[in-house]
Amino acid sequence: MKNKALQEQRIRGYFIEATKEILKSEGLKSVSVRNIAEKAGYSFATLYNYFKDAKDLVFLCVQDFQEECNVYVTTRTAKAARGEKKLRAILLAWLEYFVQYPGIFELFFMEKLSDLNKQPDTAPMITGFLDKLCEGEWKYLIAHKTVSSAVAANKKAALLYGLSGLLLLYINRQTPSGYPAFLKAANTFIDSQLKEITT
Amino acid sequence: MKNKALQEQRIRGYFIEATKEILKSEGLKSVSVRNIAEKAGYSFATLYNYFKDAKDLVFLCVQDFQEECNVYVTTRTAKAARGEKKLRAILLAWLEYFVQYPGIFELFFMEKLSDLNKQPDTAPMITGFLDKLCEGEWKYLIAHKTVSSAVAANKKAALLYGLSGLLLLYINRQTPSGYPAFLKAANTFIDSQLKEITT
DNA sequence: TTTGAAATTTGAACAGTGTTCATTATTTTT
DNA sequence: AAAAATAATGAACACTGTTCAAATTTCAAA
Repeated sequence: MKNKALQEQRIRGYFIEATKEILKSEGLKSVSVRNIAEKAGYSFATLYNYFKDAKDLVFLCVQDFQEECNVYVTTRTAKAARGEKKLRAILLAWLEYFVQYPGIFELFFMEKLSDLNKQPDTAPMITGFLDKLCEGEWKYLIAHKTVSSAVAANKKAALLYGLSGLLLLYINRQTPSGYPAFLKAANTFIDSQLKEITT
Repeated sequence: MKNKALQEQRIRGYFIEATKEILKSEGLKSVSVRNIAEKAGYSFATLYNYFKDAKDLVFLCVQDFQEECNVYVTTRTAKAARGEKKLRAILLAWLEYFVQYPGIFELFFMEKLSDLNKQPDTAPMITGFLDKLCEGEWKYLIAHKTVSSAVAANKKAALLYGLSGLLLLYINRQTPSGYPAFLKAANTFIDSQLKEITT
């Protein structure tokens, strides 16, 4: 009887959906066992029948948000010219997504991982996500001899560090202050990292 | 009668010292009103006679930790040759300090600021701190015409973003995994940012 | 359909948080 | 020494997470 498994998966889905809603609207601070359960339509105690704890649940949202971000970025960069132009567009769209949903940035980069975390190793999934989004363009640039793969590796890392840090400071420390200043800083940083690539 | 003010300042100091101890050893997660008060030798309720709340208290530690970090960096970079060499040493020592005290990194970069925060604007104090540490060397490099002040401004920002992001990923997401890999990543990033400066 | 066992859902209970405030204790002034 | 001002405190309340025995529901067998 697979009905059992199906129903169980559905209920898990209700909890995950509730958690995602809270994360996107109120942010991580409002994620509580009782909060999630109420939105899911169950008692808080029921959550423990399906998940180890709320932290477990929260990290199960990462995949869904990455897919959402992937769609966000892909649709917004579809018409950009391949190569450097599109790479820049992807980076900016990635930033935009987290500025729009700071709670998701919190989850991805700030929430402490539980000691023995999920089966799909969450940390590499998160840190590798930007690379995955940019993968195609880097391959394109390397194939067209615009950059060597060694230089590309360095630039990938520099962009990940720099843009994560920029988001961290903007979201948590209001630096730069105001979205226009943030965008300017982002563009300046990306310019400086990609300047040797400009054909 | 200024005895009153002196004694009051002393008691505030006990609370601040207790908070600093907890932050350095157990980290932000262990900072609680009752925890701090016990270490300070007072009841938890007394804390509210001297501070708005524990968050207030926690951000009052920032200045002290910055001074400590300043000493840490200064002593470790005293004998470096002025200019690019010393700049690199400062950046690495700054990273080292936060790797050694991840709880302080948490406080500086991850803890949410209370809505109406301190009189000394905490956010700019934190985001401007690395620049302050490097100020002398950038001035030196600019004076010796190694870089223009415009380029220097860009590089300062890029280093702040990149190194903050690197720390964030290393401390929270084990990426890179292991201190040697972290150091390698840090050096590679710094190299790429300073490469045009090398004389 | 009724019964009974297995599975699921649940709220009570406990130990932790932060915060307020009336009561107690101390210090200072008279 | 008595009175007034000041400071310290614990009880109380509303939240957290978590466990577990009890209540409820499900469902196959009679």
